[in-house]
Amino acid sequence: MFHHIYYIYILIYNMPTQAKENYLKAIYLLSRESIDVSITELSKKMCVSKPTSNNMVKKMEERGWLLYEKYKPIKLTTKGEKLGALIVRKHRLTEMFLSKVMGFGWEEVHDIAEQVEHISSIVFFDRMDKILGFPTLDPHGSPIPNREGEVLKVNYLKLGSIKEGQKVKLRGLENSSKDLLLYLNKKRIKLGTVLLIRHIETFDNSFEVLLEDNSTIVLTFDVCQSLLVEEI
Amino acid sequence: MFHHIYYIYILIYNMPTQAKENYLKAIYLLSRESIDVSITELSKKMCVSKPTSNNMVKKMEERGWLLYEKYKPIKLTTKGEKLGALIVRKHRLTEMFLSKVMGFGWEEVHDIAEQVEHISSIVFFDRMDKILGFPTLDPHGSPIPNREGEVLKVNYLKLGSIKEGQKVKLRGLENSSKDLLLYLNKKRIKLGTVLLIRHIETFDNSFEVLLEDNSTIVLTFDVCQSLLVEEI
DNA sequence: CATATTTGTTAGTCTAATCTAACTTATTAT
DNA sequence: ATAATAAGTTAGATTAGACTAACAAATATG
Ligand SMILES: [Mn+2]
Ligand SMILES: [Mn+2]
Ligand SMILES: [Mn+2]
Ligand SMILES: [Mn+2]
Repeated sequence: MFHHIYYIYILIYNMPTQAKENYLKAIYLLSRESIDVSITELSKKMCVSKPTSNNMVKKMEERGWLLYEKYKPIKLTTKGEKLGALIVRKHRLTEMFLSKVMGFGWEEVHDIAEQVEHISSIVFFDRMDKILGFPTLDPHGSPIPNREGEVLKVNYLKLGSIKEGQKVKLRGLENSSKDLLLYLNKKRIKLGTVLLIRHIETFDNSFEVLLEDNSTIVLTFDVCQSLLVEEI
Repeated sequence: MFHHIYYIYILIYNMPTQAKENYLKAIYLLSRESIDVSITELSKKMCVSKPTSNNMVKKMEERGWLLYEKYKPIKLTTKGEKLGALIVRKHRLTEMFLSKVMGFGWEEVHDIAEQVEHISSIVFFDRMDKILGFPTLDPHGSPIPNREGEVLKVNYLKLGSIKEGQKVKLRGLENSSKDLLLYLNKKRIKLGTVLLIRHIETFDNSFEVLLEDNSTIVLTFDVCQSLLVEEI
């Protein structure tokens, strides 16, 4: 008699809220940059207290999105991993749409996408995808997971690991902070920019780099570690 | 010493949450179709119980968005009216963007806009506005409030009040329910469609209407009351 | 190894937004 | 004018998501 209501209840119960979507995404992203995801790391990423994320992690385990044992690191289940990837997909598709269709700079898109990623309409993102011609990378060079939540493995090198005399192309960023993006704008560096390592200063590890317009710029080692490049 | 924190606190406190934005919009829309907005009307529009909206209305009064006395109708303040109008602005700009830029049908846009309207980025909507060429009407013919929350007064007639023999153009809809929109799609009627009232059946008040392609259709009086037209 | 530090957990509190049950006030109909 | 009905309110409970204070477990350090 009330089977329908029961199933609708289960459906709604299993839908992540906006907060839980942000946690899922954070855990997903943390787990692909470090082996172990701890409560402390998650708290930092989410800007919440440790009891808050501890509590949230317990609730997410109940929903079958992750495995958790006291004092042990957090592991996403297959279901949780897919959910996380699909939120990242929505985030990065949005960034691409904002950049390519709406004309926003790569330093403007993240904050808007942070909100748009929670829109539940599937057709909305599918339409973005279609209009963009099914892109595989976002405006910062990060891969866009496909509809199944699978990610293309990209294998770029940090500029910091490149030897003197080598020529490389900028392909991605290790961190896409607004500050870094604005700095790169100022230096006229964007995805695809060709960089020739003219000289590496042994004293402070700074890189003297020749651009295609024959201008030379100096980048600190820190900045170099944030730039993902491909040798050409 | 802590003045900054205090001001940030006040700022955040005065930001409407997503729920409160929906209430503001509901009250705003109700107050422009009826003189008095009651708790019961609001509860129905919001699909919540009467104690829920009663309680919410009290909180909104504290924030200075409306005036409320027990057992009396709800009146938006100038501030509340503007806030409400600006949410409607975001909603209708979004609908227009979804329709004109992303290619969605007029029956698809409302549900998506219901979520997008809560995005807080001002530049996001300003960019939509610019890309669309600063439209004044949404895909259903409803006016888009300007950045100050002011609305262009439109003065259309219900098709139901038009006399036999008259020629009119569809300009808007009294209600934009998905069912009505799908029905109009099926009858190939859209905004701008020219309709000639061939005959009004006295028995049931149904309208026999001639379209520009010389086909004739019959519309019930109910449907005619939902169509806002301009005589030509 | 013992202690200090970091990490994680528990317990208890708070606010926003919702509900139901029970009651009161206002309106409508006889 | 009274009774019936509708509208509005109060009280009390619940859930999600956050916090702090206090304590416990694990890890690092001298
Ligand atoms: Mn981003
Ligand atoms: Mn987000
Ligand atoms: Mn709408
Ligand atoms: Mn909404």
